[in-house]
Amino acid sequence: MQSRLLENLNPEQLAAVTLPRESAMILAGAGSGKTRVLTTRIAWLIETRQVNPLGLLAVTFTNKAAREMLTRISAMLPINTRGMWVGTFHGLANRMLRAHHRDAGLPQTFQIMDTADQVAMVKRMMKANGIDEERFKPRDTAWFISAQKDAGLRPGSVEAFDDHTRQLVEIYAMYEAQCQREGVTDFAELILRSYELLARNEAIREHYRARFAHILVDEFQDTNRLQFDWLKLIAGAQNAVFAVGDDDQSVYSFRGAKVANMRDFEREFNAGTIIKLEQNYRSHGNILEAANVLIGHNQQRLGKNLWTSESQGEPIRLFEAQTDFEEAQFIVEQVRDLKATGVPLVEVALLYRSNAQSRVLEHALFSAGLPYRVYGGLRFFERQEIKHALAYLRLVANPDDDAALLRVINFPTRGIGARSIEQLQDAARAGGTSLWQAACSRGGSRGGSPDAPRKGVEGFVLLIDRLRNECAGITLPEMIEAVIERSGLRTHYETEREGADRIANLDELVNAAAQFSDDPMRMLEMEADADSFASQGPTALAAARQAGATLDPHAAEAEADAAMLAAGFEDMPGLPPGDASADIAATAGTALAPAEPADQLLIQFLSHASLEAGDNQANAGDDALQLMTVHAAKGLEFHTVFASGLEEGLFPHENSLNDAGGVEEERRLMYVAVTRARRRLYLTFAQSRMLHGQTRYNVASRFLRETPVKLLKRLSPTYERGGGSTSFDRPRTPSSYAPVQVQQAPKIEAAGMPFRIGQNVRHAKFGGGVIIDAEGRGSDARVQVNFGREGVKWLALAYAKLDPA
DNA sequence: ATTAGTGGTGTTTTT
DNA sequence: CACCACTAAT
Repeated sequence: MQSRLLENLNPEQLAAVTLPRESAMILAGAGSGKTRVLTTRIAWLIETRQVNPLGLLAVTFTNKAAREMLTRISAMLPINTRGMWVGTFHGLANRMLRAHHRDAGLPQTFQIMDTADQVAMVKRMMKANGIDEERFKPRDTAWFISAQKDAGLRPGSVEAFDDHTRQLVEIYAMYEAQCQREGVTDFAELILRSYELLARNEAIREHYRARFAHILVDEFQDTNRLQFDWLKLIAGAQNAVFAVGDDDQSVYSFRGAKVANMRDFEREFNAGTIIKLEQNYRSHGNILEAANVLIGHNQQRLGKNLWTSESQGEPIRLFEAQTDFEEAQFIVEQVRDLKATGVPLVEVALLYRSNAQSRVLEHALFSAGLPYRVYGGLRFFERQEIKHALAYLRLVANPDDDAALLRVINFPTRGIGARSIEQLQDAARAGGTSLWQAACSRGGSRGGSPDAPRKGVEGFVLLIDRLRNECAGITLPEMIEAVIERSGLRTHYETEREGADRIANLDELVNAAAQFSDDPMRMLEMEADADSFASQGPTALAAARQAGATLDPHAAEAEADAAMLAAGFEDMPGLPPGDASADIAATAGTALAPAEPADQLLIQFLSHASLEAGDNQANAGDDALQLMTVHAAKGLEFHTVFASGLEEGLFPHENSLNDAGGVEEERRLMYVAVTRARRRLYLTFAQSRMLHGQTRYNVASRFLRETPVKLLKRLSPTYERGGGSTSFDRPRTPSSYAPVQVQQAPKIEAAGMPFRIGQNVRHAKFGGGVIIDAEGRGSDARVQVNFGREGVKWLALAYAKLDPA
């Protein structure tokens, strides 16, 4: 069948899209149409009846990518994508664990902690066991635990060769036991549990293997060890894994991603084919060449060179500012010009290495009255008022959730202080129960303890009990409404002076829940999953069909979709053999049934809140400048990109210089930044920058020097400084770029000192450097100079021959 | 129980 | 600088 889907694909893309059913690796460079290939392949497989829509599994890393994929599939095929297993590793693992919670050893209502909850839990464990928080920082310990899980290791399997590690493992074990008691998981746990479930339960494993004939993985270079193994397990020997990735864009090794997985893939998945997509459809020639040269400095590469049929386009604009403030001013000016020439601000991105850098930029933009949007701050579901409301909901769903209980037992305050909580914790530990159970028995028959602490706890227990009763039989938005009112959250924030935003957010939460409830896909997903496995028949399809007809507000459309889904797919992989139409009577409702639908919805909503933290700012539709970290920009593209703060120590970040491969990863990150631009690219840096409350003097990033001069156009400040070259112009001895150590604020010094702090100088032996401090005067005058790789040195001006650079 | 004030500490990137 | 944990005072 010659499909319209295949039109306008280049030969490599076409080859990738139409590969036979076998494992393959697609090395897809930036802007080479990776997502298009992935989605077109899915559409092609379905359209040509090689697979049922339910017979494929597509995995991404971000929710955004998953949504994008679903949207594009919907646009290509006249099917509804509901019920399809397209999502993030975490989302799909969660889905699997919900469907098989008993086999996975989890309560049906298990909750997912975010990173903050996780750290708090570790901290509690350490406190309870008298572990020194100085020697074992809760944050680091939580990090350690996640890293072990990402490597697929339970406490028993971690090799510990020193006392410190042994202690960490011990905490890990306690943490794990506590999670189990409370019925909570963390991000890594989702995947590890899912992996173990598949590994141990043959029936379940075979079920999924029989179902997912085609497995497609996006951003394969970001997979960690556990995800790699998870894929291997679910693929088995039969199924085809279509992996798309770009080793040059691997920027998540700090959280366990292994680029080596791309190499190993070929061997461990018996990949027959490797296809390289090297034609770039995004950027003009100069930008692409800069990117190619830059990434060429990396040794560890699979090898790939992007090309474009586009013209060279504009030169890359380089701007050196004296201060971060000046850098921001420059960007403001340029953005104004761009806006005046008609470039929409949403098409302009302002990128930086670390979040802390956004502050100055925001300030300048705000003063200039330019609209902007910052990505990556505090997100919706991470706001404290939202977390409080969710904690109440979690207690309604599962009162044994200690973390939730601790969060709100005294918020709003109801007279339960540290002392009362301690008593509860003692009682819980003694009885081996949850805090909730301890609280209940305390308020109950045993009246041993004095009244004072009891009263508050009793009131709290009453409140939660009442809430739970009230929540039975009402809709999800109503539940949240009830929680906000009954708990006193609304009243509390009404009396707080800065509470208006908080109230608005709480109302927004009710909104979000309403939207979530109205989304029929959620319900269908869940029911289809439970059903398809429970009856070992093709009832997923029946359920989808049945529920689609009854729940979807656009019933006619849904019917058409269901018919489309059903037509001709009976013999395709994706469903265990059987007759789809025969089993329609097994409806979603009857098959699932163990809990109230509204409860199910609540559980789903809470998962949703954990897995998808939500966008951070409301006004998404406006035409605003886009501010984000380079990490956050991965996968996006813009007409114009500003890559700012290109300084040694910042980008590459000083922390990366110690660990092996650190600089190469930073360079890949720079590569990502550069390849986001379609038409225009600005590279900016500042000689001095306010960071952590101190002024630091930096030299230009090595990545700037790795950019060919012929591609660059230098822009000067409007008020040109008197002559003199700058840190960028220093001779290109590769040894002279190293992180800058800590600096002190400039001492405004003395006449007679021929040098200023922040000035660039040359030394015959040490090369170029920046003056970072000075003291004394006249013949005693000394300056401290940062020579990059050569180190930071104090030099007496009377002896050392320093020239202005 | 809550508040204000102090001091110490860190701070890359995030599903 | 900004966030915390802890202390002292109300």
